[in-house]
Amino acid sequence: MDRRQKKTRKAIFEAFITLLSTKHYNNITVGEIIELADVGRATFYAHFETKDFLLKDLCTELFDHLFHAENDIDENPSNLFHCDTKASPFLHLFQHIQENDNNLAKLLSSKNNELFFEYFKNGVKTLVVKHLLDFEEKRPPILPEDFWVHHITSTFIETLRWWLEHRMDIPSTKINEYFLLSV
Amino acid sequence: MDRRQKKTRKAIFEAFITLLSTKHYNNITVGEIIELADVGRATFYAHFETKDFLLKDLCTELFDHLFHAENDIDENPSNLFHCDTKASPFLHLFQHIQENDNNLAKLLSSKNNELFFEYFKNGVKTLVVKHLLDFEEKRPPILPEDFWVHHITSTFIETLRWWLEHRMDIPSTKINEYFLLSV
DNA sequence: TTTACTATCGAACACCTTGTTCGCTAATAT
DNA sequence: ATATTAGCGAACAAGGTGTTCGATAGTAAA
Repeated sequence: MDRRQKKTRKAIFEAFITLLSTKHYNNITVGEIIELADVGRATFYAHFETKDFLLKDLCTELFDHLFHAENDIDENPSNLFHCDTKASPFLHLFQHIQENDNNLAKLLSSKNNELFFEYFKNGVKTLVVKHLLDFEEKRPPILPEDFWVHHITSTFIETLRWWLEHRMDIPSTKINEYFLLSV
Repeated sequence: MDRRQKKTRKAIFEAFITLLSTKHYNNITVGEIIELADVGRATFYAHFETKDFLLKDLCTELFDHLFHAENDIDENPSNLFHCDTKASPFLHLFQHIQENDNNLAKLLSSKNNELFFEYFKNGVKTLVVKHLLDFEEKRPPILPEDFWVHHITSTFIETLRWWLEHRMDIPSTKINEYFLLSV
């Protein structure tokens, strides 16, 4: 990829993230983005069809990175995280977010958090399905499997939301414990 | 209130609800609303400052009605619902929604459901706080109270969301059971 | 270094949406 | 019957969107 393209793309993403952390998505204009990113209007539209596509591309970049890291760990059985506890991938997610990789914590705490939680949820659900057996002992027999998956996924998401609302001021190990106790 | 005002207000709400059930909120224009409601542009703005205020007013109307009905029941100890089971107010909510009062089920199932869930959540949370003791026996002692409230509230919301996604094709008594088992 | 390519610039453009204004008409309350 | 008030509809300025185009300058490959 052309060095110019990479620079432009990065500048736009960064400007967008900066704006997202202070303003609501709906009130951000393309004009503001290109001014902060310092790129021409035509250049913006050469990279992204619309503001919505910019958001989508940003989410893809953020979450693909996050969940691919997760999968790499899973596929390597010698990894510490994998062997320590059954539910470790969730702890791992909490840790990643706390480290604020790619401004994830910032974005998930912003006024626009719903935008990102929506995308985030899909990745979490996949993870839940993969580790479903770890929760089997807790499952009331009446509950249908897809209800159960939905419940675990949203319990994780909502635990994370609570944690972020409280500025992550308890350790990731503890919030992971809360999560496991809640399910 | 002037009969003309009531008519206009109703026409706008109805047009808005119709549009909301097929299009995304962001893509609905004031032009479309007034065309469908068959009122003048100036009239629209005489009633609502902006489209956002229209949404807010609609939510207030919908949920105030719903949760006031809930409170009336609670304050009347001779009421069936109140006496049958401890967690009955939640069953009552499921029932109200299933009956599609005020198009609630329609709106909560639409592409715009996040908009309404946001408002809805506040009412549910109040209800949870009021009936917190009913869940006390299930609460792991480690969990802080506000975490616990948040957990019960979101479990209800997510149970409802699952139910709506499945077109409410199981009885309200059963979904209420699922909810109580999940917490 | 030279050459061919292509990303960016920036200004101009048509189009759409928003929210306001104003004079006129018609419904309403008392 | 009369004063009041809501609605109409056309026109308007302001501001955002997405496109176009010729000129400029950075880049990759020979």
